[in-house]
Order: sequence, then C-alpha cells, then structure tokens
Amino acid sequence: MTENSRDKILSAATKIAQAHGYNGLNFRDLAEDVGIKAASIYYYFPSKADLAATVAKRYWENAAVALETLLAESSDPAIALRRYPETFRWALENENRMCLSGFMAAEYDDLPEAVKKEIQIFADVNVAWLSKVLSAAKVVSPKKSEARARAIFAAVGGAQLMARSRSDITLYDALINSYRVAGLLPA
Amino acid sequence: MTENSRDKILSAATKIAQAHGYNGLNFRDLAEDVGIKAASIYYYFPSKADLAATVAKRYWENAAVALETLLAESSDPAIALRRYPETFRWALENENRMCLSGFMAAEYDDLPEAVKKEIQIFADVNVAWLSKVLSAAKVVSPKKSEARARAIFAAVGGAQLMARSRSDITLYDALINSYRVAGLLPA
DNA sequence: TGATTTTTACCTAACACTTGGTAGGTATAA
DNA sequence: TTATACCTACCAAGTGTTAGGTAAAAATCA
Repeated sequence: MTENSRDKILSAATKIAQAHGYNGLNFRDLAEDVGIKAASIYYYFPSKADLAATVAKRYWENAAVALETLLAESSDPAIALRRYPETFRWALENENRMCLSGFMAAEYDDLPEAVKKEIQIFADVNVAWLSKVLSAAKVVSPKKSEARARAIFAAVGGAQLMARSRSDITLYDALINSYRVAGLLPA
Repeated sequence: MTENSRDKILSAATKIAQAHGYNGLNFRDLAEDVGIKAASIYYYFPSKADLAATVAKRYWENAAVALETLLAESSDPAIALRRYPETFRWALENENRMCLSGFMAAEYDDLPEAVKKEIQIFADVNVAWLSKVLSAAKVVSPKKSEARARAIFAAVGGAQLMARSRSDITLYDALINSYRVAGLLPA
C-alpha cells in the first residue's frame, strides 16, 4: 500500500489526464501535485509520451482486473452486466472526470503512437468483456454479441461525455436508464 | 457565396476545433490556413475565447437550420429521424473530424464560460429536434420523447467518438446499425 | 568495523520553442 | 482625409526537455 514516487506520479498523471486530457497534462502542475520538481519526473520517465503511454497501459490493466473481479463476484453474468455502467460512473463522481479512453479518443489524432496503442487496448478489453458477458447472460446470441458490446461501450462513453459537459451525474444515470428502457442494455 | 475574411477565419477555426479541440486551436496555424497573419485575427475577434464562442454559436445555428431543412424535406418524420445520424457522419468523412460539441464536451472544464454556453445550446438544439421528431413519428410517447432524445444524442456522440479513435467510418455505420437492432433507434 | 565508492532520488538553472496578446505602422479604397 | 484591412515586431507566460549538481542511503572494500 505504500506508494512510491513513481506510483504517485502515475496516479496523479492519470487524474490530470482524465480531467484535462493529454494536452492538458503538464509536468510542472503534475510535479507540484506529487510534491517534487518537474525535472525529477525524468528520473522515472524519459518523456511525456512515455509517461502517458504508461498511464494508459496501467489504466486498461486496472480496468481488466476490475471487470474480471466484477464478473467473479456476481452470482449471475446478468448482474455483472447490470453493474457495468458503474465503472464509468465512478470517474464522474470523482471531480467530474472522464474515462481516459473517452477523453483521449477525442484527442486521438494528436496523440503519440505509443499512447494510441494503449487507448485502443482499453476499448478492446471493454468490448471483449461485454461480448463475453452478453453471451453468457444470453442477452444476444454469441454471433451478435460483439456488435452489441461495441454499441454498449460507445453509448456508455457518450453518456459519460454528455453528463460531464453538464456536470450532472444524475444525467448519466438517466441516460443509462434510457438505454435500458430502449433495449440497448437489458432491463 | 463570396466568403469574406471573417467568414474564412470562422470556417477554418471550426475545422481546426473539430480536429484538435479548443486547446489545439492556435492563432498562427489558423491564420496560415486563412492566408493572413496571426495578429490580423484580432481585427475581427478580440480574443481566442470570443472567436471560439462565435465558432460554437455559428455551429449550432447551422445545425439548427440543417435539422429543420432535413425535417422539411422529409415526407415523413420517421424518415428524417432515420437520416439524423448522417449529420454526425459528415464530420468523420471530412478528415476524421468530430462534432464540435463532442470534442468540447471532453474539454468542458477548461473552456471559457462563453464557449460552454454555446456548446450546451448545440446539445439542446439536437435534443429538442429529436424529441419533437420522435413524438411526431410516434416512436415514443411525447412524455418519454425527451429522455429518448437525450439517449440518442449521447449514443450517436459516443459512436462518433469511438469511430474516430479507430479512424474507421464503417465502424460508425455499424454502431448506428446496432443501435437500430437494439431498439434505441427505430429500425 | 570504519572508510570509501557508488547509486538513488532528487534538485536548480536554463534552453528552445509555442502561445495568446499588444503597439504601432502602412497601403488601399471610400 | 479617414476608415478599412491588414502588416511587422515584440512581450510575457507556459511548454517539454536537458545539463549538471547534491545530499543521503546503500554497497563495497580495507
């Protein structure tokens, strides 16, 4: 549990990137958050691109673990699926932040190649999990589960984006509810 | 049809903002696009915030006209509704750009107040139109049409975001199709 | 064990570049 | 002569990044 400086940098960088994007992440503010000087970050990371790629990698790795845990802890895949939107809700609860992947998808064309790669993997991890769980819960046939999984991932990301721009987490809940009513998510 | 310098600035700024966001919009690159020098932009706009707010205002005004035209040209509101996703597809077709509103929703917390206002109106215009057309096409009851309208707007924005991060317009089409299959959009 | 060297984990100071913005000038047209 | 539609030149602040230093801890050696 003791967090070393490297971990502190990664945690702080993740939060900043979720709030301001890759472009809005700068070494001086980040260093101040951590309690060190900007130049010291280079002791741990050779460049901003490398730091951001590490942040994005850690992000999808954590997400993968969280999703598997959610599934393992649920008695029924349908329950895990129902709770899926909570993972995205959490960012909004914490200072109106966004999913890293959502934010960086917007900035995508300006991202270093190494960062793009990790951001794509985050989407892949989510879609793969959703696809698996949709099949297991028999919401759709295995043949159609991947298409549905992508649709859910995109829609949840859109809901987060819209709710954030209103700084209104109840809007996020309302949108998820509408997805259920409309049939995109199982009721 | 003859575009004056002010209009040229606004058009070029819109394109840049759709591709790189408010943060990625800078006066030197913008001026070069237009064929003038950066300082000359201040002859037309007092600040970057003011320029961006004007861009965003023009953006939702054009969207409002386009949506009303779409509705007027459609023999049936259901047809107008079916073609709604085309308005968002267009940005992706043009150099993988995003809807301004989607991009700036991500950057929202760092936006000048005047820009935030116009970005919100864009969302309002879309939701109001969708709500009206959903009711007219009898897809949902008037009482539920606004909730559904918001859901569709968010989901279409999410689809655009995901397709952009893959630079794959066919993914956008596939996602819209999935929304129809799932029942979020009428088949 | 104590002395020495090396490594760790930072620091200060600066560079080159980009950014939004300003002051003041100038050629053309009304 | 005056307003229009630009321009050059510059400033101050912020950016990623580098060079080179330093105090303390750890490892090595006598």
